[in-house]
Amino acid sequence: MNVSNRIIARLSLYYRCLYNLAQQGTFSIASKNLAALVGLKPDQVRKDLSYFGKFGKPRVGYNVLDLKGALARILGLEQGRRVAIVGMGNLGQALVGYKGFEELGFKIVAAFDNSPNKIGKKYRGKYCYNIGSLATVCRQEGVEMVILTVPTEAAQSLAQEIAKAGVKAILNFAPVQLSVPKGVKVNNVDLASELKSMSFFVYGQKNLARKH
Amino acid sequence: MNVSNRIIARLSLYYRCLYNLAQQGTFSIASKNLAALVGLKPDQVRKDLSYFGKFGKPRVGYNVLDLKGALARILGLEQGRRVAIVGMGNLGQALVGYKGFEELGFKIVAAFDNSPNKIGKKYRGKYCYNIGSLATVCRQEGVEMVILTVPTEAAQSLAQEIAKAGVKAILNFAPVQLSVPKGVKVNNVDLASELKSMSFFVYGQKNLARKH
DNA sequence: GCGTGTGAAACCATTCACAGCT
DNA sequence: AGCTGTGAATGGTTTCACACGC
Repeated sequence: MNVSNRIIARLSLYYRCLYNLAQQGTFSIASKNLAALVGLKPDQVRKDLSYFGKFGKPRVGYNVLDLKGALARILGLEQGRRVAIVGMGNLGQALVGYKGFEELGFKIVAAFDNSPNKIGKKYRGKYCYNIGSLATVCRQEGVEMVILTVPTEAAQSLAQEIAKAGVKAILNFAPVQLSVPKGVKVNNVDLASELKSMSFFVYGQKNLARKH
Repeated sequence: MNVSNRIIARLSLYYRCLYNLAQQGTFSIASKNLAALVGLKPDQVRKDLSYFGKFGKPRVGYNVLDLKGALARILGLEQGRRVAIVGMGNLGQALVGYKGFEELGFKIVAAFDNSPNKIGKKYRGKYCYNIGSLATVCRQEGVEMVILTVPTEAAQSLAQEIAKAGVKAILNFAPVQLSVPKGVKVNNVDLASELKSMSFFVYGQKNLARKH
Protein backbone atom coordinates (compact mmCIF):
# COMPACT_ATOMS: atom_id res chain seq x y z
CA MET A 1 0.00 0.00 0.00
CA ASN A 2 0.97 3.52 -0.64
CA VAL A 3 0.39 6.35 1.78
CA SER A 4 1.41 9.85 0.90
CA ASN A 5 3.67 12.15 2.87
CA ARG A 6 0.87 14.60 3.33
CA ILE A 7 -1.46 12.18 5.03
CA ILE A 8 1.28 11.18 7.41
CA ALA A 9 2.19 14.78 8.15
CA ARG A 10 -1.42 15.31 9.15
CA LEU A 11 -1.55 12.17 11.25
CA SER A 12 1.42 13.58 13.15
CA LEU A 13 -0.61 16.69 13.87
CA TYR A 14 -3.60 14.67 15.03
CA TYR A 15 -1.33 12.70 17.29
CA ARG A 16 0.02 15.87 18.83
CA CYS A 17 -3.51 17.04 19.64
CA LEU A 18 -4.60 13.70 20.99
CA TYR A 19 -1.56 13.66 23.22
CA ASN A 20 -2.59 17.01 24.67
CA LEU A 21 -6.25 16.05 24.97
CA ALA A 22 -5.28 12.87 26.78
CA GLN A 23 -3.23 14.87 29.25
CA GLN A 24 -6.18 17.14 29.92
CA GLY A 25 -8.29 14.07 30.48
CA THR A 26 -10.65 14.62 27.55
CA PHE A 27 -12.52 11.42 26.86
CA SER A 28 -13.67 11.73 23.29
CA ILE A 29 -13.56 14.15 20.38
CA ALA A 30 -15.46 14.60 17.12
CA SER A 31 -13.71 15.01 13.79
CA LYS A 32 -15.11 18.52 13.69
CA ASN A 33 -13.30 19.56 16.87
CA LEU A 34 -10.12 17.73 16.06
CA ALA A 35 -10.11 19.45 12.69
CA ALA A 36 -10.46 22.84 14.32
CA LEU A 37 -7.44 22.18 16.51
CA VAL A 38 -5.22 21.61 13.51
CA GLY A 39 -6.86 24.07 11.13
CA LEU A 40 -8.36 21.56 8.70
CA LYS A 41 -11.78 20.39 7.57
CA PRO A 42 -13.59 17.53 9.38
CA ASP A 43 -13.93 15.56 6.14
CA GLN A 44 -10.21 15.55 5.77
CA VAL A 45 -9.68 14.17 9.24
CA ARG A 46 -12.18 11.38 8.72
CA LYS A 47 -10.79 10.48 5.33
CA ASP A 48 -7.25 10.37 6.65
CA LEU A 49 -8.18 8.08 9.49
CA SER A 50 -10.30 5.88 7.27
CA TYR A 51 -7.20 4.82 5.37
CA PHE A 52 -6.15 2.90 8.44
CA GLY A 53 -9.35 1.65 9.96
CA LYS A 54 -12.60 2.57 11.64
CA PHE A 55 -11.81 4.28 14.88
CA GLY A 56 -14.91 6.38 15.49
CA LYS A 57 -18.39 5.80 16.79
CA PRO A 58 -21.34 7.49 15.09
CA ARG A 59 -22.97 10.07 17.31
CA VAL A 60 -19.98 10.13 19.66
CA GLY A 61 -16.75 10.71 17.79
CA TYR A 62 -13.40 9.21 18.61
CA ASN A 63 -12.22 7.90 21.94
CA VAL A 64 -9.13 9.95 22.66
CA LEU A 65 -7.02 7.26 24.25
CA ASP A 66 -7.92 4.64 21.69
CA LEU A 67 -7.21 6.87 18.75
CA LYS A 68 -3.98 8.09 20.27
CA GLY A 69 -2.93 4.49 20.72
CA ALA A 70 -3.88 3.59 17.19
CA LEU A 71 -1.90 6.50 15.75
CA ALA A 72 1.08 5.65 17.90
CA ARG A 73 0.99 2.16 16.44
CA ILE A 74 0.59 3.44 12.88
CA LEU A 75 3.38 5.99 13.24
CA GLY A 76 5.68 3.49 14.89
CA LEU A 77 5.89 5.42 18.14
CA GLU A 78 4.92 2.66 20.54
CA GLN A 79 8.38 1.84 21.68
CA GLY A 80 10.39 5.07 21.88
CA ARG A 81 12.73 5.76 18.99
CA ARG A 82 16.45 6.20 19.56
CA VAL A 83 17.87 9.38 18.08
CA ALA A 84 21.32 10.91 17.70
CA ILE A 85 22.27 14.47 16.88
CA VAL A 86 25.17 14.93 14.50
CA GLY A 87 26.70 18.40 14.65
CA MET A 88 26.84 20.18 17.98
CA GLY A 89 26.81 23.74 16.72
CA ASN A 90 24.25 26.22 17.98
CA LEU A 91 21.36 24.38 16.46
CA GLY A 92 22.50 20.95 17.61
CA GLN A 93 22.98 22.22 21.13
CA ALA A 94 19.53 23.76 21.13
CA LEU A 95 17.87 20.59 19.90
CA VAL A 96 19.62 18.27 22.32
CA GLY A 97 17.52 19.83 25.06
CA TYR A 98 14.29 20.21 23.12
CA LYS A 99 11.43 19.09 25.36
CA GLY A 100 9.09 18.23 22.50
CA PHE A 101 11.23 15.26 21.50
CA GLU A 102 11.52 13.35 24.74
CA GLU A 103 7.85 13.87 25.57
CA LEU A 104 6.82 12.01 22.44
CA GLY A 105 9.22 9.19 22.99
CA PHE A 106 12.16 10.28 20.90
CA LYS A 107 15.11 9.54 23.10
CA ILE A 108 18.35 11.29 22.32
CA VAL A 109 21.04 8.77 23.02
CA ALA A 110 24.15 10.37 21.56
CA ALA A 111 25.68 13.53 20.16
CA PHE A 112 28.51 13.83 17.64
CA ASP A 113 30.95 16.49 16.53
CA ASN A 114 34.42 16.70 15.03
CA SER A 115 35.70 19.54 17.16
CA PRO A 116 38.16 18.61 19.95
CA ASN A 117 36.53 21.31 22.09
CA LYS A 118 33.27 19.47 22.02
CA ILE A 119 34.24 15.82 21.93
CA GLY A 120 34.05 14.32 25.41
CA LYS A 121 31.85 17.10 26.78
CA LYS A 122 28.29 16.54 27.88
CA TYR A 123 25.37 18.55 26.54
CA ARG A 124 22.23 18.28 28.63
CA GLY A 125 23.63 15.09 29.94
CA LYS A 126 24.33 13.62 26.50
CA TYR A 127 27.89 12.62 25.76
CA CYS A 128 29.43 14.11 22.63
CA TYR A 129 31.36 11.51 20.65
CA ASN A 130 33.97 11.94 17.98
CA ILE A 131 32.28 11.85 14.67
CA GLY A 132 34.80 9.27 13.59
CA SER A 133 33.14 6.76 15.85
CA LEU A 134 29.74 7.31 14.30
CA ALA A 135 29.25 3.80 13.00
CA THR A 136 30.44 2.08 16.16
CA VAL A 137 28.43 4.21 18.54
CA CYS A 138 25.29 4.14 16.42
CA ARG A 139 25.29 0.37 16.36
CA GLN A 140 26.13 0.12 20.04
CA GLU A 141 23.41 2.54 21.05
CA GLY A 142 20.89 1.30 18.54
CA VAL A 143 20.45 4.68 16.91
CA GLU A 144 17.45 4.63 14.56
CA MET A 145 17.20 8.25 13.46
CA VAL A 146 19.66 11.13 13.16
CA ILE A 147 19.15 14.85 13.38
CA LEU A 148 21.77 16.34 11.09
CA THR A 149 22.86 19.85 12.04
CA VAL A 150 26.23 20.30 10.37
CA PRO A 151 27.59 22.90 7.96
CA THR A 152 26.31 22.53 4.42
CA GLU A 153 29.62 21.31 3.00
CA ALA A 154 29.77 18.43 5.45
CA ALA A 155 26.20 17.24 5.13
CA GLN A 156 26.36 15.01 2.06
CA SER A 157 29.34 12.93 3.06
CA LEU A 158 28.03 12.53 6.60
CA ALA A 159 24.66 11.44 5.29
CA GLN A 160 26.45 8.57 3.56
CA GLU A 161 28.27 7.63 6.76
CA ILE A 162 25.05 7.73 8.69
CA ALA A 163 23.33 5.49 6.20
CA LYS A 164 26.27 3.08 6.33
CA ALA A 165 25.89 2.98 10.10
CA GLY A 166 22.46 1.44 9.61
CA VAL A 167 20.41 4.52 10.45
CA LYS A 168 17.18 4.64 8.48
CA ALA A 169 16.00 8.25 8.87
CA ILE A 170 17.71 11.64 8.70
CA LEU A 171 16.19 14.96 9.65
CA ASN A 172 18.38 17.29 7.65
CA PHE A 173 18.83 20.97 8.50
CA ALA A 174 21.49 21.69 5.88
CA PRO A 175 20.20 23.49 2.80
CA VAL A 176 21.20 20.79 0.31
CA GLN A 177 19.43 17.93 -1.34
CA LEU A 178 21.01 14.85 0.21
CA SER A 179 21.41 11.73 -1.82
CA VAL A 180 21.19 8.57 0.24
CA PRO A 181 20.76 4.86 -0.40
CA LYS A 182 17.25 3.60 -1.02
CA GLY A 183 15.48 2.70 2.19
CA VAL A 184 16.78 5.73 4.04
CA LYS A 185 14.17 8.44 4.59
CA VAL A 186 15.25 12.08 4.59
CA ASN A 187 13.12 14.98 5.78
CA ASN A 188 14.43 18.48 5.21
CA VAL A 189 14.00 21.51 7.41
CA ASP A 190 15.20 24.51 5.43
CA LEU A 191 14.82 27.51 7.69
CA ALA A 192 15.92 30.13 5.19
CA SER A 193 13.52 28.76 2.59
CA GLU A 194 10.66 29.07 5.04
CA LEU A 195 11.44 32.75 5.39
CA LYS A 196 11.78 33.20 1.64
CA SER A 197 8.44 31.56 1.09
CA MET A 198 6.72 33.83 3.60
CA SER A 199 8.43 36.80 2.04
CA PHE A 200 6.72 36.06 -1.25
CA PHE A 201 3.24 35.97 0.20
CA VAL A 202 3.71 39.20 2.09
CA TYR A 203 6.16 41.29 0.11
CA GLY A 204 6.62 39.63 -3.23
CA GLN A 205 3.61 38.67 -5.27
CA LYS A 206 3.10 42.08 -6.82
CA ASN A 207 5.94 41.73 -9.29
CA LEU A 208 4.28 39.09 -11.35
CA ALA A 209 5.12 39.17 -15.01
CA ARG A 210 2.42 36.77 -16.10
CA LYS A 211 -1.18 36.29 -15.06
CA HIS A 212 -2.49 32.81 -15.83
CA MET B 1 -3.61 35.66 -9.43
CA ASN B 2 -3.22 32.65 -7.28
CA VAL B 3 0.05 30.89 -6.69
CA SER B 4 0.21 27.88 -4.46
CA ASN B 5 2.43 27.37 -1.46
CA ARG B 6 4.10 24.47 -3.12
CA ILE B 7 5.27 26.40 -6.15
CA ILE B 8 6.70 29.06 -3.90
CA ALA B 9 8.42 26.53 -1.69
CA ARG B 10 10.12 25.20 -4.81
CA LEU B 11 11.07 28.66 -6.06
CA SER B 12 12.82 29.13 -2.72
CA LEU B 13 14.83 26.02 -3.41
CA TYR B 14 15.73 27.17 -6.90
CA TYR B 15 16.82 30.48 -5.48
CA ARG B 16 19.07 28.75 -2.99
CA CYS B 17 20.78 26.85 -5.80
CA LEU B 18 21.13 29.87 -8.04
CA TYR B 19 22.68 31.75 -5.16
CA ASN B 20 25.31 29.03 -4.82
CA LEU B 21 25.84 28.73 -8.55
CA ALA B 22 26.34 32.48 -8.81
CA GLN B 23 28.97 32.35 -6.09
CA GLN B 24 30.81 29.62 -7.95
CA GLY B 25 30.68 31.76 -11.06
CA THR B 26 28.51 29.42 -13.09
CA PHE B 27 27.09 31.28 -16.06
CA SER B 28 24.08 29.30 -17.11
CA ILE B 29 22.16 26.18 -16.19
CA ALA B 30 19.58 23.95 -17.85
CA SER B 31 16.34 22.95 -16.16
CA LYS B 32 17.63 19.40 -16.11
CA ASN B 33 20.62 20.30 -14.00
CA LEU B 34 18.76 22.66 -11.75
CA ALA B 35 16.19 19.95 -11.18
CA ALA B 36 18.90 17.50 -10.20
CA LEU B 37 20.23 19.92 -7.61
CA VAL B 38 16.90 20.07 -5.83
CA GLY B 39 15.75 16.53 -6.48
CA LEU B 40 12.90 17.27 -8.88
CA LYS B 41 11.98 16.70 -12.52
CA PRO B 42 13.03 19.19 -15.21
CA ASP B 43 9.41 19.60 -16.36
CA GLN B 44 8.47 20.76 -12.92
CA VAL B 45 11.17 23.39 -12.87
CA ARG B 46 10.16 24.77 -16.25
CA LYS B 47 6.49 24.79 -15.41
CA ASP B 48 7.11 26.59 -12.12
CA LEU B 49 9.16 29.28 -13.78
CA SER B 50 6.71 29.66 -16.63
CA TYR B 51 4.10 30.96 -14.20
CA PHE B 52 6.16 34.09 -13.85
CA GLY B 53 7.66 34.65 -17.26
CA LYS B 54 10.06 33.34 -19.86
CA PHE B 55 13.50 33.30 -18.40
CA GLY B 56 15.25 30.65 -20.45
CA LYS B 57 16.85 30.42 -23.85
CA PRO B 58 16.33 27.33 -25.99
CA ARG B 59 19.51 25.36 -26.47
CA VAL B 60 21.23 27.25 -23.62
CA GLY B 61 19.15 27.12 -20.47
CA TYR B 62 18.84 29.86 -17.90
CA ASN B 63 21.31 32.62 -17.23
CA VAL B 64 22.17 32.15 -13.58
CA LEU B 65 22.42 35.80 -12.59
CA ASP B 66 19.31 36.82 -14.49
CA LEU B 67 17.20 34.05 -13.06
CA LYS B 68 18.51 34.67 -9.58
CA GLY B 69 17.55 38.31 -9.93
CA ALA B 70 14.12 37.46 -11.25
CA LEU B 71 13.44 35.10 -8.38
CA ALA B 72 14.67 37.64 -5.86
CA ARG B 73 12.16 40.09 -7.29
CA ILE B 74 9.34 37.54 -7.27
CA LEU B 75 10.08 36.41 -3.73
CA GLY B 76 10.39 39.96 -2.48
CA LEU B 77 14.03 39.55 -1.48
CA GLU B 78 15.52 42.50 -3.32
CA GLN B 79 15.73 44.81 -0.39
CA GLY B 80 16.67 42.75 2.69
CA ARG B 81 13.82 41.87 5.04
CA ARG B 82 13.90 42.95 8.69
CA VAL B 83 13.33 40.11 11.13
CA ALA B 84 12.92 39.82 14.90
CA ILE B 85 13.19 36.74 17.09
CA VAL B 86 10.65 36.42 19.86
CA GLY B 87 11.71 33.99 22.58
CA MET B 88 15.37 33.71 23.47
CA GLY B 89 15.38 30.15 24.72
CA ASN B 90 17.80 27.61 23.29
CA LEU B 91 16.26 27.68 19.88
CA GLY B 92 16.00 31.46 19.70
CA GLN B 93 19.61 31.82 20.73
CA ALA B 94 20.68 29.33 18.10
CA LEU B 95 18.75 31.07 15.35
CA VAL B 96 19.96 34.56 16.18
CA GLY B 97 23.37 33.53 14.89
CA TYR B 98 22.21 31.40 11.99
CA LYS B 99 24.37 32.25 8.99
CA GLY B 100 21.83 31.18 6.40
CA PHE B 101 19.56 34.08 7.25
CA GLU B 102 21.89 37.03 6.89
CA GLU B 103 23.42 35.67 3.72
CA LEU B 104 20.07 35.76 1.99
CA GLY B 105 19.25 39.21 3.15
CA PHE B 106 17.19 38.48 6.24
CA LYS B 107 18.51 40.92 8.78
CA ILE B 108 17.84 40.18 12.42
CA VAL B 109 17.22 43.54 14.00
CA ALA B 110 15.87 42.65 17.43
CA ALA B 111 15.36 39.91 19.99
CA PHE B 112 12.67 39.67 22.65
CA ASP B 113 12.13 37.76 25.86
CA ASN B 114 10.24 38.16 29.11
CA SER B 115 12.96 36.93 31.44
CA PRO B 116 14.83 39.60 33.44
CA ASN B 117 17.99 37.51 33.00
CA LYS B 118 17.84 37.98 29.29
CA ILE B 119 16.38 41.45 28.82
CA GLY B 120 19.14 43.95 28.19
CA LYS B 121 21.69 41.32 27.23
CA LYS B 122 23.12 41.03 23.76
CA TYR B 123 23.03 37.81 21.75
CA ARG B 124 25.39 37.76 18.79
CA GLY B 125 25.32 41.51 18.95
CA LYS B 126 21.52 41.72 18.96
CA TYR B 127 19.92 43.51 21.87
CA CYS B 128 17.25 41.57 23.76
CA TYR B 129 14.23 43.74 24.51
CA ASN B 130 11.46 43.26 27.03
CA ILE B 131 8.63 41.54 25.33
CA GLY B 132 6.35 44.24 26.69
CA SER B 133 7.90 46.70 24.28
CA LEU B 134 7.20 44.49 21.29
CA ALA B 135 4.90 46.89 19.47
CA THR B 136 7.07 49.95 20.03
CA VAL B 137 10.32 48.32 19.02
CA CYS B 138 8.83 46.52 16.02
CA ARG B 139 7.53 49.78 14.63
CA GLN B 140 10.73 51.63 15.43
CA GLU B 141 12.92 49.00 13.82
CA GLY B 142 10.58 48.31 10.94
CA VAL B 143 10.25 44.62 11.75
CA GLU B 144 8.56 42.79 8.88
CA MET B 145 8.78 39.17 9.96
CA VAL B 146 9.04 37.38 13.29
CA ILE B 147 10.57 34.06 14.22
CA LEU B 148 8.51 32.79 17.14
CA THR B 149 10.39 30.47 19.48
CA VAL B 150 8.44 30.60 22.73
CA PRO B 151 6.85 27.89 24.87
CA THR B 152 3.64 26.48 23.43
CA GLU B 153 1.38 28.11 26.03
CA ALA B 154 2.66 31.57 25.18
CA ALA B 155 2.55 31.30 21.41
CA GLN B 156 -1.07 32.14 20.63
CA SER B 157 -1.31 35.31 22.65
CA LEU B 158 2.05 36.53 21.40
CA ALA B 159 1.02 35.87 17.83
CA GLN B 160 -1.84 38.31 18.37
CA GLU B 161 0.52 40.92 19.80
CA ILE B 162 2.89 40.47 16.91
CA ALA B 163 0.10 40.94 14.42
CA LYS B 164 -1.05 44.05 16.25
CA ALA B 165 2.47 45.41 15.98
CA GLY B 166 2.05 45.40 12.21
CA VAL B 167 4.21 42.36 11.47
CA LYS B 168 2.96 40.46 8.47
CA ALA B 169 4.69 37.08 8.72
CA ILE B 170 5.40 34.65 11.54
CA LEU B 171 7.63 31.60 11.40
CA ASN B 172 6.18 29.56 14.24
CA PHE B 173 8.12 26.83 16.04
CA ALA B 174 5.50 26.13 18.69
CA PRO B 175 3.45 23.01 18.07
CA VAL B 176 0.08 24.76 17.93
CA GLN B 177 -2.13 26.03 15.18
CA LEU B 178 -1.96 29.82 15.55
CA SER B 179 -4.96 31.89 14.70
CA VAL B 180 -4.06 35.33 13.40
CA PRO B 181 -5.81 38.17 11.61
CA LYS B 182 -6.27 37.88 7.87
CA GLY B 183 -3.29 39.25 5.98
CA VAL B 184 -0.76 37.73 8.36
CA LYS B 185 1.07 34.72 6.96
CA VAL B 186 2.12 31.91 9.30
CA ASN B 187 4.54 29.13 8.43
CA ASN B 188 4.95 26.32 10.92
CA VAL B 189 8.07 24.35 11.71
CA ASP B 190 7.06 21.42 13.88
CA LEU B 191 10.20 19.51 14.69
CA ALA B 192 8.58 16.71 16.61
CA SER B 193 6.10 16.12 13.81
CA GLU B 194 8.95 15.81 11.35
CA LEU B 195 10.38 13.00 13.42
CA LYS B 196 6.99 11.34 13.79
CA SER B 197 6.48 11.46 10.07
CA MET B 198 9.85 9.84 9.39
CA SER B 199 9.12 7.25 12.01
CA PHE B 200 6.09 6.10 10.04
CA PHE B 201 7.97 5.58 6.83
CA VAL B 202 10.73 3.64 8.51
CA TYR B 203 9.21 1.91 11.49
CA GLY B 204 5.45 2.24 11.22
CA GLN B 205 3.73 1.33 7.98
CA LYS B 206 3.55 -2.40 8.70
CA ASN B 207 0.70 -2.07 11.17
CA LEU B 208 -1.84 -1.11 8.58
CA ALA B 209 -5.35 -2.28 9.36
CA ARG B 210 -6.74 -1.53 5.94
CA LYS B 211 -5.41 -1.97 2.47
CA HIS B 212 -7.01 0.35 -0.13
C1' DG C 1 19.85 18.82 -32.52
C1' DC C 2 18.80 20.47 -27.98
C1' DG C 3 16.41 22.72 -24.40
C1' DT C 4 12.59 25.86 -23.48
C1' DG C 5 7.57 26.85 -22.90
C1' DT C 6 3.04 24.98 -22.75
C1' DG C 7 -1.42 22.79 -23.90
C1' DA C 8 -3.38 18.15 -22.95
C1' DA C 9 -3.52 13.94 -20.29
C1' DA C 10 -2.87 11.49 -16.19
C1' DC C 11 -2.62 11.48 -11.59
C1' DC C 12 -3.48 12.66 -6.81
C1' DA C 13 -5.90 15.17 -3.10
C1' DT C 14 -9.75 17.47 -1.25
C1' DT C 15 -14.50 18.33 -0.81
C1' DC C 16 -19.20 16.98 -1.25
C1' DA C 17 -23.11 14.39 -0.13
C1' DC C 18 -25.31 10.87 1.77
C1' DA C 19 -26.14 6.04 3.64
C1' DG C 20 -25.76 3.75 7.92
C1' DC C 21 -25.34 3.29 12.70
C1' DT C 22 -26.65 4.48 17.78
C1' DA D 1 -30.88 13.80 15.40
C1' DG D 2 -25.83 13.54 15.11
C1' DC D 3 -21.51 11.93 13.66
C1' DT D 4 -18.87 8.46 11.22
C1' DG D 5 -17.21 6.22 6.90
C1' DT D 6 -17.01 6.38 2.04
C1' DG D 7 -18.20 6.43 -2.97
C1' DA D 8 -18.63 10.17 -6.38
C1' DA D 9 -17.49 14.75 -7.98
C1' DT D 10 -14.49 18.33 -8.02
C1' DG D 11 -10.30 20.76 -8.03
C1' DG D 12 -5.32 21.00 -8.22
C1' DT D 13 -0.65 19.30 -9.38
C1' DT D 14 2.48 16.68 -11.95
C1' DT D 15 3.88 14.42 -16.02
C1' DC D 16 3.77 13.87 -20.90
C1' DA D 17 4.61 15.18 -25.45
C1' DC D 18 5.50 18.22 -28.80
C1' DA D 19 5.87 22.95 -31.31
C1' DC D 20 9.03 26.49 -31.44
C1' DG D 21 13.49 29.03 -31.45
C1' DC D 22 18.57 28.99 -31.52
